[in-house]
Amino acid sequence: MSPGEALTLRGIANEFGMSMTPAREAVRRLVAEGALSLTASGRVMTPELSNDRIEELAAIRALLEPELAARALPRAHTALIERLFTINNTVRQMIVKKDSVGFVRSNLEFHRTLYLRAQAPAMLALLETVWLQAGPTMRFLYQRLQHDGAADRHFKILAALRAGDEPGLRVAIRSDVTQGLRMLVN
Amino acid sequence: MSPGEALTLRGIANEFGMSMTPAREAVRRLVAEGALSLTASGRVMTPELSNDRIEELAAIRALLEPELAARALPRAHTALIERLFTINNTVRQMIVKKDSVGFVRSNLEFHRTLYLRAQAPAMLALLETVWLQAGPTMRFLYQRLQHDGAADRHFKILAALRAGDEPGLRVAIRSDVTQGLRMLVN
DNA sequence: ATTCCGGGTTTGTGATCACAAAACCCCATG
DNA sequence: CATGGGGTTTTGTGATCACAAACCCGGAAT
Repeated sequence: MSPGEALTLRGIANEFGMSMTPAREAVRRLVAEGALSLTASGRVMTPELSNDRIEELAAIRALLEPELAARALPRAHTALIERLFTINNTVRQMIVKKDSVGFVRSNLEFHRTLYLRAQAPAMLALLETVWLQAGPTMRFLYQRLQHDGAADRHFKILAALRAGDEPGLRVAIRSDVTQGLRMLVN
Repeated sequence: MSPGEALTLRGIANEFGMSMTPAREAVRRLVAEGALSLTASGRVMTPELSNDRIEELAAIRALLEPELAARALPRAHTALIERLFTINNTVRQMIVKKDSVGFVRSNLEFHRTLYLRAQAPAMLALLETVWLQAGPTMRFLYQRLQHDGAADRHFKILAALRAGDEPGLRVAIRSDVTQGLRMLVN
């Protein structure tokens, strides 16, 4: 969905063939997670993020993701690294095809697959709400951008994983996150 | 409320003189924030946190709070420091009176007052969900504990704020957070 | 042309109800 | 005394409705 798009409870209910009640609950949950915003009059829309807010979300990612990666590092066996390599190939295909929604999706899958190994469910849940908040704006802004660096940054991450190099992994993750989002700010 | 305490929608609705509908929405929101947990059958209760989960929440606090404090530092004028000093006096009173719920409340107010100056609403919102998740367990476990160190650690925070010493502030915040929660783990 | 106003329409909110599943309780049985 | 079973009660879910507030759009006045 595009940023700023308005939603109505009855519209959602009809779209999914349900009554208003479950639609309301789902919407309220998404509002609580920050994925949707609520106007003073109770209207629901996807939030339009200011540059400050985007930078803040990027800062949160830059705090949480290196920590999650570092916690995943001792548990990252070759099978996991192999799977990350495969996912990164998908990322590269999306870059070539200029499929921005596919890029966002596979890029997040790359990160999530790594962080799942960290055995830190609360931290990962928090991070997912951050992704959710940035989602629509990222999808919208990525349409006009190049992502050439992403695959290379992921290779650096994989190299640090193979080497068991925690400081290098932290740096690689942090630069992947900040580079990816820094392009978005005007 | 105590950890593991069960709640019913009709009970909440009656308690607040409302219908089930608003109670349901409030509960679902709290579930989304992690403050309440949902059993497979839809039952609602306050979560009982494992030691691992408590340590994870402490780690998140140790990541977010120094960052928020560092961002608040350049904006922390004498009026704010004065107010923090006053709040810390309340914290000390609560320690003397062994009022654990008052301690938790005023301690969080101390931190929140500082972090509000960071102008980082998303980060603060995330942190508040972490506090909310830990809340019932903290209140329960603090009953049997001493908090002698808390006031001193807060003085160190105030000193770093007055000196404009960012590295010192980060260390002081981090040690306050980790010391406070480390006591909880068996 | 712009702005302000007014009425019709849409929308969120809270209440109530029916229903199925889960939980509970009490008693019989080993 | 422990344990399992069956019936009763409690509980969450989804649907529907009434109502008030917000919104939208056309028209009139400046």
